[in-house]
Amino acid sequence: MSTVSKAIDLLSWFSTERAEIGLAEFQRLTSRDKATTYRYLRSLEASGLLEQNPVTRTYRMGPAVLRFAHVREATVPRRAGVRMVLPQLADATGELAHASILESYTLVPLSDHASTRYSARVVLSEPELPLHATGSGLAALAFGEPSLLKATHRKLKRYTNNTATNPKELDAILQIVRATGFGVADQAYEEGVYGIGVPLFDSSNTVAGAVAVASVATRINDETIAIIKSELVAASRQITHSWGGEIPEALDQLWSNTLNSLSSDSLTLRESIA
Amino acid sequence: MSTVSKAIDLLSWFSTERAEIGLAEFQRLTSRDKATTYRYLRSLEASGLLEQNPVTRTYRMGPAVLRFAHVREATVPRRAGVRMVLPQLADATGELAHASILESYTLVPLSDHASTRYSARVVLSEPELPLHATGSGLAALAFGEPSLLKATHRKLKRYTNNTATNPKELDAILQIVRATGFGVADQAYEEGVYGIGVPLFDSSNTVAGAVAVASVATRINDETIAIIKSELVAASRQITHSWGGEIPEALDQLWSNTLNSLSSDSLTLRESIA
DNA sequence: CCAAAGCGTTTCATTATTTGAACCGATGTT
DNA sequence: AACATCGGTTCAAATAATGAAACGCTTTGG
Repeated sequence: MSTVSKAIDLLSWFSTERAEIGLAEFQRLTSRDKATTYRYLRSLEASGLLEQNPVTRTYRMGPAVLRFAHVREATVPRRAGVRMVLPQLADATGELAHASILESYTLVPLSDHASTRYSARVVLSEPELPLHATGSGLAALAFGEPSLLKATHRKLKRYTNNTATNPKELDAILQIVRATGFGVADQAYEEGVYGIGVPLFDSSNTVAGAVAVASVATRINDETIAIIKSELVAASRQITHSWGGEIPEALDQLWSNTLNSLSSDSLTLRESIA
Repeated sequence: MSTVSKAIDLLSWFSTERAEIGLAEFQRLTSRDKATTYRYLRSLEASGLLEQNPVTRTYRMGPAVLRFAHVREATVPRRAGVRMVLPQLADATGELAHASILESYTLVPLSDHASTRYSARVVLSEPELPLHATGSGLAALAFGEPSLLKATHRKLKRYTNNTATNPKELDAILQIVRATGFGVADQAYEEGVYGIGVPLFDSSNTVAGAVAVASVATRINDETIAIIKSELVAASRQITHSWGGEIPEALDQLWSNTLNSLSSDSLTLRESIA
């Protein structure tokens, strides 16, 4: 590992909870030599990535990160982080992968990618996704701000027989989404379309969008669901990372558990076939 | 100079104009060895400060900077102090209010707020504000560190016919700014935009940023200028206070005098109308 | 169509920088 | 008054950074 990397890794110890860190605390956190750590800190300070509180002598994030973040925001649109991921998601699942961004109570499609595996495909032409009737929407509702749910309660339009149109029904569904980590819309928006979605987070660490796979309902079975879920988790982790966010600890754990049990399930499935 | 600093300095070559930089271009920019530069870039990429475009092989700002900026804002909440003030400033003037922070020789936009009074509005899309051609910049130059002015002298880019492009010209303008307490850019950056700015101070009691009103030039007259100036002074006092700084005695006095004469002016104006 | 130039990347002997145990002085703490 | 902890410094030994050269690949130009 290069000196540069080791030094920069010090930055990762800062968080909103641990905003200022002194030399001694760094030494304890990193269990690395004090003099070395000290020189790293001074280098980072010289570059503006850190700054030192002149009275407490502790270090905190420096002003340079704002400049860099500004350049990033101005030059790398959210779409770019999504485009890197959707083709893989679509190809691995054989279905339509799409990502959307949460803009004040509505989910606006950002980009999508259709697999060429089957000739029967789902196409996405909607200008905005209903929160209560799509996999993406349910994921956003379940893990987003409570105000989002509140605003949605007032406009539960019916699209199909499977659409949840009253608040109680919706809340029951969201309980399941929160327990599983996946928003599932089984033909709740459009007949014949089965959607599974997961939330996306940005640097504010709140839900900033969703990524989902929309499948032709007749192709859905336990095995395809397992593949879709595992690919969705990977996609969400990647996109969230590129947006400067982090998957909340609890959700990440939930997903890990689900994926483990899924892989063991598909193992028994394969065994039972054999 | 430490290896760490040399590596991190590569980040400063990125800007909104130069969003992606390849190895060869870096080599030319830094006139440093190719292999060394290459290893720096890889280290920065490994830390997430950079990311590589997989097709063009060029590098751009990485997602980590967003996370770091979020921590910085949580640690040193500059945005919060500004957001409290900008709506009032925009609404009272009917124009675009914006604030920026000074980060090593550049003014980085922090937040802005547009009034809804008129349909013709100034929009702020600039990634960074030139110091010699904007109200904010002139305010920062006039009341900031001399080294800031020195650095600016070397890059006086022309934007319009009104841009001051030689040091003497700029110094003359700054004399006026220092005498009045207001940085005025009459279509010096963009045709049709009239900007007035004042400096902001933080706990170090040096210029830490600027707050400004950008108006549609045709709407500008003595009365609107009087309103803008008085609102700007109030805004700067509030933001500076929330940043833990103080307006320098001399400047505060200057503003008080100006506001008094302005209100008497507008009094005589109203009297002359009556 | 081949040659040349440009690109990112790897190699390896030389060299310079990093490393860390020990130390220092200041500031609390028992 | 002894002790612990803090940020910061020193210096010989060790290790990681360095850069010329070469490599394979793509693009460009004649």
